[in-house]
Amino acid sequence: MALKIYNSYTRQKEIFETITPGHAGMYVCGPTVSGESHLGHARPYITFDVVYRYLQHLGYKVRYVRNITDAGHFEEEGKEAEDKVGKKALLEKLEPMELVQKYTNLFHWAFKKFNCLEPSIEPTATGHIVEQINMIEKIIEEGYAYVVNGSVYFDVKKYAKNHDYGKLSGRVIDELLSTTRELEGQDEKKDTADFALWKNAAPEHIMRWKSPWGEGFPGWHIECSAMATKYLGPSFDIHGGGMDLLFPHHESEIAQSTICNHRAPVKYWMHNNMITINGKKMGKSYNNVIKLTELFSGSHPLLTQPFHPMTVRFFILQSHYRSPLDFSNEALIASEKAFKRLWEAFETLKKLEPDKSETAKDEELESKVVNWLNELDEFMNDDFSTPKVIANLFELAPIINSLKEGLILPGNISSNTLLLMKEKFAFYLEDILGLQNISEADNAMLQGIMGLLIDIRKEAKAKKDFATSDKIRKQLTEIGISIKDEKDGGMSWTVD
RNA sequence: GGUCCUGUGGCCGAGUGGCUAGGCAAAGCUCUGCAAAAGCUUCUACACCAGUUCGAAUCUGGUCGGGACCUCCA
Repeated sequence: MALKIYNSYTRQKEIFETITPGHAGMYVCGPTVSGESHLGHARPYITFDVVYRYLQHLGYKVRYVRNITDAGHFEEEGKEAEDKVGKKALLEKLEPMELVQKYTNLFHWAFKKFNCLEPSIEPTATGHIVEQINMIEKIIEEGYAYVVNGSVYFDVKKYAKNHDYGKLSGRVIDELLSTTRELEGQDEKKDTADFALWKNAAPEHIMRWKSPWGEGFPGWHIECSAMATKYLGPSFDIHGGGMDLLFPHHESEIAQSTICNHRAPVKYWMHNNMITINGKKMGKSYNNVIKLTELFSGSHPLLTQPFHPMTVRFFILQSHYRSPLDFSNEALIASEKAFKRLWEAFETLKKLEPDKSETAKDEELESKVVNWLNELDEFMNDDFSTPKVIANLFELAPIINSLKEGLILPGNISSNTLLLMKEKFAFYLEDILGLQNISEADNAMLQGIMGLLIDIRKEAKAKKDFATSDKIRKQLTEIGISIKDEKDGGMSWTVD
């Protein structure tokens, strides 16, 4: 059973076969570190973290490249050319690189909390100015770019004559070329559809580099082409990013790289859908951003409580990456409860002892369980259907709890199946979905204290001193620890 | 305006033409000193209108609504 990936370029699911057997190259558009990461950023990096994990599981040696855009893009239409990073730095009276460092650190901090694996290479745009300039020179040599007043533009019209510009994003080239909009700063371009490879820097522009065309800074699209080519080669397997990047960013990347390397750069294009908030895309320009720090601390008007990064990760994986996902405080609370329940079932499962029965006494149950377990692989192979994986794990939760409670007898499921269940549950939950326990109970001192309190409470209960046992339970509940009486007279506790 | 996507039960969210997705919430029951948890059960929806089909949430056309991109964006 082979992995199938939905390829945005062909708009269909395709069997995944890497260019180099045994190896997979994946490039994902990283953050622009001119501001704090927000909930919207969580989706692509969690999505592609799961892709990365799963490809490794399939046995590929994966090189995962995710850039940091620290050079700042320019805003070219309707505004003066100005570097976003440079502008904000002036406002905050910080060095541009200081600002970039600050937000890079914050980004790393947040995604460590999300339990995202670190990419193999995390190149910065400013660290690859030379590569970008080289690439631009190559494109000029090939005759697909022109220089105007110290800026360099890609000639889309010429490219479109013998290439399929617009295929990825579904644009019609004639319409792009015949755009009637008259915007400032367009006069340098031969055509409105052309895009900048290099921009001449205005005097107030802080971030600037010397180039064959004068002092300036790179265009937005060229960094990804340059770095992907450098670390993954002229053709690589997967390029990922948000759907909002389809046009013009990825379309332009294809054009640049194709001219430069004489071949299509990417075999499988993957795009995650957006997170919406009240039906609107979350983004700086919409003024509806929930920063990750606000999400984790609960300090945002839309939130009634803090949310653990794992709750957010779980929430995101409960929907398919290509579907839009609407955020709400209520939806996150639902995910938090669901996740806690699932994780408790997992903890319970780990403690279950396999029965000696080699054959199951309840064949119907046995086959249902085996089927649910086997489907997990199918679901992942079907374009990473994490919601279905999670749904099947939830199917297993009542089975696990019933085994623990004795509502299902141990022998009803064969020992092999129970072992398989333990193995798959841990594998999918932890290794593939990348989820972690969110309980804060893993503290030796707390465990010691709780052990003592539980002993006292057990003694009280044995003496039918319910006043004492209830007092212990009640007061612990008030400070956020809940005690549950088990069927066999034991007690368990959890930190809320 | 152009291109594309989308509309599922109280809420979130899967759905490959025929078989209960799943979660949260709610209700009832079981268990329990009480509670919590857990288990069982119930709530069976696919914007609207036509069409194709033995059969459509799933395909086609139309209507209405929502969204994305076309400008920085995950």
